[in-house]
Amino acid sequence: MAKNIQAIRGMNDILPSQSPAWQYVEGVLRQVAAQYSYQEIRMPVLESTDLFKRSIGEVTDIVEKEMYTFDDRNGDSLTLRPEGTASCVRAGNEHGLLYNQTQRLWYLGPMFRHERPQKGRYRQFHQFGIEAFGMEGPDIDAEIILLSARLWQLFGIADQVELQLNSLASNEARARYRDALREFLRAHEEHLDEDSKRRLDTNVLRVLDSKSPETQAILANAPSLSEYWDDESRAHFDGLCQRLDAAGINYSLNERLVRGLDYYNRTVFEWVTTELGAQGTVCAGGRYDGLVEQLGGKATPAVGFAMGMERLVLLLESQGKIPPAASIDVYVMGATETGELNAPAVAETIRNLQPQLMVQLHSGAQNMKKKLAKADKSGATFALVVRDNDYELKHLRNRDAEPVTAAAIPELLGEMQERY
RNA sequence: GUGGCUGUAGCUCAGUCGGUAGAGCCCCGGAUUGUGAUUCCGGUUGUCGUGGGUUCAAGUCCCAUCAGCCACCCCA
Repeated sequence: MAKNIQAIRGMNDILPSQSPAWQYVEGVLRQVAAQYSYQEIRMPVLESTDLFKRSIGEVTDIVEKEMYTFDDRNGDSLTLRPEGTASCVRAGNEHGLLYNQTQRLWYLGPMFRHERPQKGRYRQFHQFGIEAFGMEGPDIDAEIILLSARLWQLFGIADQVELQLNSLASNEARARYRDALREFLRAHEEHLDEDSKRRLDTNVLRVLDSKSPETQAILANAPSLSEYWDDESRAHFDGLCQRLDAAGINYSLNERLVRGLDYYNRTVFEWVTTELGAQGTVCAGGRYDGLVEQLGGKATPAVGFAMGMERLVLLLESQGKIPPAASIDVYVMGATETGELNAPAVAETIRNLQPQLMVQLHSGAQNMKKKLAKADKSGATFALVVRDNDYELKHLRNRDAEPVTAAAIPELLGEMQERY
């Protein structure tokens, strides 16, 4: 026997038993995106490595150690996308979608990061993303947050997620704060955890969400980002809060929320849950007003978020919010030699007349007992038994129901899709 | 990348002190000769994750490795 080949670590098969859940989730996402007049964009899974280095940031963990990067046959360095925003901006610039116009876009697809897998974190994972371009006011920030809030509502998990908000302000204000924070932390450097010491030089803001109790104790007296907000960013943030208040959206200000990608400015937000262990962020995003220009386009304000599909599905499963999969309506079998010959044609006739019904044709030569047992186990609501010159429709979920003979079947098939 | 725990049949799991691999479910056949419950009878499950080592003998002990889970880290 050949040696077993397994799936690559951290990359999962979505099996037939799970695909209905994914289809349900994807259907709701598509429907809501359309409801808000967002259009789908599909980007390649492979991009030039430089795209991610220039957008996400050279010294971020994603770029430094988590990307699947390799040389193409001609020597170009290519990377499996670790996120969607950079690709989306690249595509928008490349096709003139962002020039002097507004754009509301969404995408859905696999992303790749080489991390140690655990619950809610995989090396190939799927993100649903929303990106809005060319709009600088807080109204569009509010719009995409309201869109995400509607999703929780529709999925029935609004009580399991909490919105956290912050503003990273302008690049200049953030730079001033970064200096102040670094100066403050230098004075306590010896008491910081190792990771935070390293970040003093590379990415001071990330020290803010360190989980080390000692570091958090030090941070209690640190200068806060909001003290360094510039007036315009403050007004933007206030404008967003007012709109969320008016729409009845609850949120909490989290000044420690800084996000891991370099391109964010002003509004940042996360929807978090306590139901998924260590990977509690199910949706996160913010403003990235400088990225379009940074990637070669005309300066264009932008805001967006990404949602982790695996985490969303896990959350829905943990809350029992996945609707049951559709079941077979009619299981068709022949009961005589002629009946077996005619059964496929009969099944086709049902599919022609009632396209909504799920019809499964029995396969294999077995006695009636076996066929009906198969029909029963298939989960079908009805079994249609085809004989030489007539049919019989048996209700498999209600043994007391009288079998329906040939004459009444057409009408009954018509009623079926409404009743069952 | 670091640490802890775990890998036995398709699934859920047992396997004592190292002594020829087990149960339930599922599946297949029969009792019932062409009508799905239940019951009863019979049957197939396997590189014990993989590769080495110790031993007369390894599912069991040791080492390595792969994978999964949980946490760190990171992030959606």
